[in-house]
Amino acid sequence: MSKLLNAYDRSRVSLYLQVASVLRERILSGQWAAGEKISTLEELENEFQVARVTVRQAVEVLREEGLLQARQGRGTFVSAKPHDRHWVKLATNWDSLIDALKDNVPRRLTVEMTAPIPQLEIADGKAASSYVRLQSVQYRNDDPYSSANVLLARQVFDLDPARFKNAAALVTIAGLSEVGLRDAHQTLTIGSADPVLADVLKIPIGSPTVNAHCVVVDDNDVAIYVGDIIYRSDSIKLQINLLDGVDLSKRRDGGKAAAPAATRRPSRAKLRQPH
Amino acid sequence: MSKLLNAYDRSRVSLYLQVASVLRERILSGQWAAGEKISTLEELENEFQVARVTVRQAVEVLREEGLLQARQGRGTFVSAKPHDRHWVKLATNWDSLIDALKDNVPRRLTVEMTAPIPQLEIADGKAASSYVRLQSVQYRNDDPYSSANVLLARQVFDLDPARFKNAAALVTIAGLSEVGLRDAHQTLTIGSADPVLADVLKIPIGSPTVNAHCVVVDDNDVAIYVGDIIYRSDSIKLQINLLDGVDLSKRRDGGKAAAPAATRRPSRAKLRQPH
DNA sequence: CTCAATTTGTTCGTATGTATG
DNA sequence: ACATACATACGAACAAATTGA
Repeated sequence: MSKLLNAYDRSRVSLYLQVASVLRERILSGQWAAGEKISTLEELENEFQVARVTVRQAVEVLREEGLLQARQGRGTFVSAKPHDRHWVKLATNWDSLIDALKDNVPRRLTVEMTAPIPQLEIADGKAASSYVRLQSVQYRNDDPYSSANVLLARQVFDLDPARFKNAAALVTIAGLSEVGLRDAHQTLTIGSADPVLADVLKIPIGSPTVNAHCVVVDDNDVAIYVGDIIYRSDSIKLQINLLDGVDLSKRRDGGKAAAPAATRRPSRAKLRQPH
Repeated sequence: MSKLLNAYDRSRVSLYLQVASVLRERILSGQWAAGEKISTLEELENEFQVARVTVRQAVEVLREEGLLQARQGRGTFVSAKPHDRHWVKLATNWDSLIDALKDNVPRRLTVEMTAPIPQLEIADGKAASSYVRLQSVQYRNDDPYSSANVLLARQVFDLDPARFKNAAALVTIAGLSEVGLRDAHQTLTIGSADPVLADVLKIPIGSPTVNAHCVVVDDNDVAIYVGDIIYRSDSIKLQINLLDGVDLSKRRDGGKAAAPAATRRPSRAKLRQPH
């Protein structure tokens, strides 16, 4: 199995941890159902091309995590699904995002008026003259699932400081009639937890995170909200309806034919009514 | 720093690898700019509360990766940005998805006519009577970035077998006038690479992956396409326009007021014209 | 130019963890 | 369970290169 050896070589992580993470994935993905008897140590030994003791170490790790139960003479079994992972569904459009945040009460909210650093932007809106920094941690059932680090334009913060200090900033923005929106977009990438974040989210250092970089631009082309929200990767799920906003009856044109804009999707710019 | 020790305890990975992953993140995220001198070994030693040799091991890892350059007597420096990571942008709607896939030529495409397993569904469409399994790997500049494992309804496959064997299945479906679509959605989660996948995508076993579960339902409510596409997490970027399909002029109603369906977004069901 | 301060590089001894057969 | 080999981690000391006073 030179393939296997090559793959092992790519990682410096201990063999038994690599084996453990493969077994863990098989359990969490449902490939091995709850209550099911998994392969024998000998089979795993052959599959992964490692010593018997190494497989046992891997099984021991998962036993401590409560995912496996080994019984002498009988075999190793998948424990009854420990806790259906409570997925946080990441919103993919403004309305559902605001709806989802509405009931969310951020904890440990800190506000820095003093040293707001104007963030460098990448061709999405001009920077405001000064920003306020908001930091918070989001919980669900006492379990932290994300950490937010938001730069909010000072001029917007001053519209309702009390509310910005106690509720999700985006919800507050959505409720401000003085603010018109031109653009709001989010970029998701995968990152890795540093010690501070690992401590806040109760995850291992270096474990994967989902990093959302969210920018909201007002109708003056100013980036009024620049947020970096970091989620635990094991509690986040993203659902995307691919056909949202697509006119199916036009489908056979291959998406090339220019249908009237109004029937395809509302044009984004300058839609806001004057007040 | 009991905080730090707690965080270390959560992971069984070698200390020097944990430190290395933190330093790596600081470089890749731009927190430490290219050419910049990073903290001295002594400072890192204090920050991470580890022995000098351990910090050196971490630096050595990043030196081998080409991210750092250490020079005796002077310090340790961030190498000139090695290679702007070529991000693959994940599409978030049907048209852009088809557009993105159009030019994509999957390699190592294998087709299994024989043993197509009807997949269990989760309340999204009925299963077809039989499926064909398509497996492929996607490349960009000779670097693999995703692996696709698709179940395609046999009845759909038979409409144009030759094309399904050589092009992305979704593009082929989009081009088939016989097929009407009722729904297409995608669910993204974070997973971990098993040995087979690690070998295909050239990543370490256990390293994070982005798993896309994509289901396409036709106008008979049959799931004609059930795809699992697994991406390398370090080459994937997801951009979401939050205001797509949102009528900004109605924003102040809090998204509750029912605007006429046509102005908000096309209703999804039964949009297909008869043929 | 020398000296001292700074910073990376190397080595030793010891203890524990990992992996094999 | 054992014997063996190698990796990891610590603390401490020392060596070598660089810099600026």
